[in-house]
Amino acid sequence: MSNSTTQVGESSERKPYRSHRERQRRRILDAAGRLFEEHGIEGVTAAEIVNAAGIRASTFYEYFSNKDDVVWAIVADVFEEGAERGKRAMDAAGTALAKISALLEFMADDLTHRPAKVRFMAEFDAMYARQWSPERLLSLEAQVSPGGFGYFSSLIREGIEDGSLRPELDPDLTMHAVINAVIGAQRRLASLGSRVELEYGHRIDRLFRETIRVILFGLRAT
Amino acid sequence: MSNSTTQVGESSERKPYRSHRERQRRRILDAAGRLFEEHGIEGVTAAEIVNAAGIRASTFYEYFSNKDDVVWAIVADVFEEGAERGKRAMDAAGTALAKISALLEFMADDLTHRPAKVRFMAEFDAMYARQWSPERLLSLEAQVSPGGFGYFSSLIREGIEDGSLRPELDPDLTMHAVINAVIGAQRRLASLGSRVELEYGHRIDRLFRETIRVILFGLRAT
Amino acid sequence: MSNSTTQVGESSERKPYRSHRERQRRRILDAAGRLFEEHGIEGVTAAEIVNAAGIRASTFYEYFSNKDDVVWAIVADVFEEGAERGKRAMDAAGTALAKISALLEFMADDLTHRPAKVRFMAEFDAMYARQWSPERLLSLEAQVSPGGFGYFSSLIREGIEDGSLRPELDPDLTMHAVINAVIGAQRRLASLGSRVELEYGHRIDRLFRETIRVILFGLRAT
Amino acid sequence: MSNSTTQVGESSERKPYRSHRERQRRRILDAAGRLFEEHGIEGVTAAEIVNAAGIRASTFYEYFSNKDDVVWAIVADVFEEGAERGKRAMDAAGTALAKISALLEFMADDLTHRPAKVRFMAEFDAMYARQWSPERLLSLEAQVSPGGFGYFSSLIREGIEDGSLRPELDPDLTMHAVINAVIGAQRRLASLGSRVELEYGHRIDRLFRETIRVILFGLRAT
DNA sequence: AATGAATGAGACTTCATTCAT
DNA sequence: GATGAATGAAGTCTCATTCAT
Repeated sequence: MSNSTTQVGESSERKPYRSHRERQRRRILDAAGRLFEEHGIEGVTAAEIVNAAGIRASTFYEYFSNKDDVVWAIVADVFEEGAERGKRAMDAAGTALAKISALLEFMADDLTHRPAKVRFMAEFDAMYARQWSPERLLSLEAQVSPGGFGYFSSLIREGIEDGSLRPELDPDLTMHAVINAVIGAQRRLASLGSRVELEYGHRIDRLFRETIRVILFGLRAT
Repeated sequence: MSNSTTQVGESSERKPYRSHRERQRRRILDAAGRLFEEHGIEGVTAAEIVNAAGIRASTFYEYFSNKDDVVWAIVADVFEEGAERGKRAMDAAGTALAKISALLEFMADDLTHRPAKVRFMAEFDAMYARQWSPERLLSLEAQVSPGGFGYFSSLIREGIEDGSLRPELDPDLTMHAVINAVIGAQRRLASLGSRVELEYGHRIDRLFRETIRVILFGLRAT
Repeated sequence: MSNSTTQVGESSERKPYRSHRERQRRRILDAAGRLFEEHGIEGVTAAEIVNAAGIRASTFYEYFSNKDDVVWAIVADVFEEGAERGKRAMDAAGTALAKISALLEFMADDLTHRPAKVRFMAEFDAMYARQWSPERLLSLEAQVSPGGFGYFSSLIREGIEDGSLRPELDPDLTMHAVINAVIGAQRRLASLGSRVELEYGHRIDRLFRETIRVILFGLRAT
Repeated sequence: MSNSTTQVGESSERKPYRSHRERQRRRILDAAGRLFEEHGIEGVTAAEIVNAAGIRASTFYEYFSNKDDVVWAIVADVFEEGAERGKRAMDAAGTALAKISALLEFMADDLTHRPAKVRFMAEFDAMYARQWSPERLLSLEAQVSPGGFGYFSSLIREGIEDGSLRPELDPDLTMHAVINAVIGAQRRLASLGSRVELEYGHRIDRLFRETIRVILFGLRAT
């Protein structure tokens, strides 16, 4: 898996490509990413990726052993980048509530600005649920919650202490529950939203922000 | 086509299978349902459904025109049944908050007792998001929210009036947001949960109930 | 085969249907005829005929043993009717040349007024060429040339004698050659014509009439 | 797609097969051609072509996307070759009448020496009449009439001027009408002829030559 | 490092037809 | 005389993947 993560630095100018190999790899990933967002993961064949990348099928297999492999590599990128940005958003905030709020806000931004990516993640979630080795999943999930699960527990504790969070919350449970719900809501909207947004206008963003509002109400100390 | 529409009578109690045709249809649906739950929708081929149903491939196509057709028929069943039970749960409750609480509780029950069905719905959601005609989706979704979307708006209004819900809530938005989030959370847990529940024990239920608790905190008037 | 020919009288009012059986038979033939003209013979399945006729597949097989059977029955009708009208056209004419001219004119009329039928015959011709028993074909062809092939020979002889036809013609060959060419030309135009007539306007009729003109020039004594 | 376009070089002499790919392609085409001539186009399945070519089904689809694709490729070959030989035959002749005569003679030769090919074209004509895009047909037809349709018009004009053709002819119509009739006659004989030639001996050729004779009588100035 | 070529393994459907009631 | 139901038998096509060069 570590081989699937290629550097996606903060500067748009990535370090000069280390090797031809790496450049080719990125080419394939980019082509695949675009196709996945447009046609869905299941809607894209290896042959199409190969075409879009401008290489030959046999060459593809020099870089990846699977379409799945490609999917995982892209997911890893998304996680990595998300973790980084999420962490930064939280670090800037003061109270625990503010941190949580910042995290959720960040997810709303993602839904607004990169819905295709979120949709991709939604498909990944459901589709791969059966094929994943839990380890592979967990190790990736761990990246999005900096400091691991423990961090979330202490965040709630911190919030209860600093008076920003409701004392009834369960430090070991709440944050996981919230994260799961928010991701679930976000991805569901991304998946289905594009289908109904014509009829509901800009509702998708608004629905998600309303979701956040309710949850923050639920967390905030009275 | 007419194949794909399941009997949705006005009385919830279907008369015992009227005809041979109906019985066969149910046989296929049951076989397919079992397979979908076990191997995932994508993991099942038409040929496997055919085998499991103990018929010949050509017979299958006398009843359904597609694997998709079968999937939709099952989804319709799930929706129908869910709508019915959800409605009954809500009717028994008093205040708007109690109604909402009953609805969410009902979803928790579903997750607990029929996780495979929920997982199925999760896969359906994400996988079919791109292939659906929004109409087909909407017409089904409409069944789950008795009285249509309007009901949700008035539910919030009712709750604000009877003092059980927070006055800051937005009648036109909140309930949709909550439903979406809860469904998203539920299905996400069902999808991923089966993979990690060995490691976390009974957590899935607990996580979901914690989600509900937070959301109800967020809705309840202080 | 004689069972395939149902009466198509000159009066639109056919004798009162002799039996239910005959009425059903005609229903199937009519439905099939319409479909063949619209979609081509190969483009129509037995199931479609069955639907269009408003009966059940199994009923169909009570009347015909085949789609082919239906095709032959329709062809027989077309032949019969064509023979009758052709004969009448020729009888009205005086010289042998006038008779031939009348026959060709009659074919031009057919192309103009019933192109779909001609197209049908064209498809039949080519498609069935390999499956026919020559006998079946010959016995049908015999109907269109009243008096059989011998009639054509004597027609040419008659024309040479009455001075209306070129003396160089070969009585045993010419008329068959002409008939074949004219039918070939007519059916080819009917088949391909609909495809190009948008670009060439009303050319199909004109092309066919020009064909006739040249052939009559070729037959007429100088 | 690019598969379906046969090499149509400017030189009639194709260089010996350049690549393996080209050789394989030709192998499939040859196998298919043989089968089509023997069993008719409709009577041959893709699987049979595959077998006859000694390859695997999946390999077949690397070269052609369809059975239809194969048919078109063969038709293109036939057209190409026919156009070439027809042109050469006409070039050798002097007067316009001689040119036309040479062209028709060439078609008689084709019927005599390659009846199976003509039969194939007959089936193609009728069978595909409904499925063709007119463009595809026209672009092929254009090849057989060197210089395009315009050439035919000027041929008639030339003949009227050089005194070899009847002045009553219509330059814009006659030649098209004649070509259509002759092709129609030729293909009809090829289709039906094989069925009756046992009974009529060498009649097919003779019938066709008689057709030509009559038509040339009709064109020739008196 | 790249690729041309081949292919195994299936999946999905269609359709004509039979037969018991 | 009508038909509901079932099905045998093909046929078409896709796709991921391998392997020799």
